[in-house]
Amino acid sequence: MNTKNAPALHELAQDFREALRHSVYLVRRLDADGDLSAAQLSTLKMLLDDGVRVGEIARNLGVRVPSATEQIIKLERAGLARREADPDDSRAVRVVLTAEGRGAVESANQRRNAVMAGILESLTDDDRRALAAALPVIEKINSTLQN
Amino acid sequence: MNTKNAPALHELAQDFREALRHSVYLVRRLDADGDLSAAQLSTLKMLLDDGVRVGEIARNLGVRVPSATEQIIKLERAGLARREADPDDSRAVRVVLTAEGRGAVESANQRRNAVMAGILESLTDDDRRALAAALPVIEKINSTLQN
DNA sequence: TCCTAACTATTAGGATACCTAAGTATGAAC
DNA sequence: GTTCATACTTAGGTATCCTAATAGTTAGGA
Repeated sequence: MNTKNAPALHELAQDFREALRHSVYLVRRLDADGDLSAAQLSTLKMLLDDGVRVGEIARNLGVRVPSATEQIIKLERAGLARREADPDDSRAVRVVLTAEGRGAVESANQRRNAVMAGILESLTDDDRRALAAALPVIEKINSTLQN
Repeated sequence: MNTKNAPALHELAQDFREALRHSVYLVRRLDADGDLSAAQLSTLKMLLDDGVRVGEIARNLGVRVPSATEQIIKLERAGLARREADPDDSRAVRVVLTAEGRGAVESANQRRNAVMAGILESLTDDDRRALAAALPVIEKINSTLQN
């Protein structure tokens, strides 16, 4: 892999920023599709680990607690999630998926993945390899921001 | 580079989608900083080529024309852009940057790049190479969506 | 020529998702 | 047991996007 010099930091930063900015359109395309908004799907996905606190959800999504509450209330009204008392701490609320919510995550994921797969179809094998190699790096970057 | 098999399309699609979804937080971090919102900076950047039509801006940003108009009006009120009659077509409007607008793009870019560089600082050389190799692929993907 | 259809942009009205600030209830520390 | 911190909700406001309706301009065919 060490066949090229590592790129200069400030250039890489600028190019990566551009790429992310341009990807806004791609993300919109993926989310335009379904019956579940991007924010709601993200929130639902947090619940795949059962019994998550509101504050935890907010922190993982990178939003403030009231925004998380708002989404959860919507999901609850849609019958996709349920709020339960935390047995250990009466201040806290544990949010769980309903069966319907689990199905909604599943199908929304599949639909979006299909759209993305259609978009990536035209990539060459080299392109795919290059993209796949970068994804763990991007996840590494993102994971450093989680606090 | 051909040392691994190319990843399966549907897995790559899913992983890339995850990576983009997780990057929302990173993008928010970059944009939280400045005095110029993400939407406004994106719109301003479109104007670096002088005399761009409203419809062209909208198309390039991947939004509808009224949304572009809205941003342009804000930028105009802030003294960063100016709308001018198109000499060739009286229906059309050409939007141009003011000197102040040009400065604003410059400084907003620099600030965001500095934040991003700080975040990327901890990457290894291999990480940087992998990321840099994927950026043209991502741009290729994005460019296929521009219509 | 003139009429119609297509195009360009704006205005109006509404939805979503985020924010801060303030309020309620519970827990923990002394 | 008072006080401070924590967990969540409620209230109010802002930014960005959308669709539908409107006004003005251009272009093409009868």
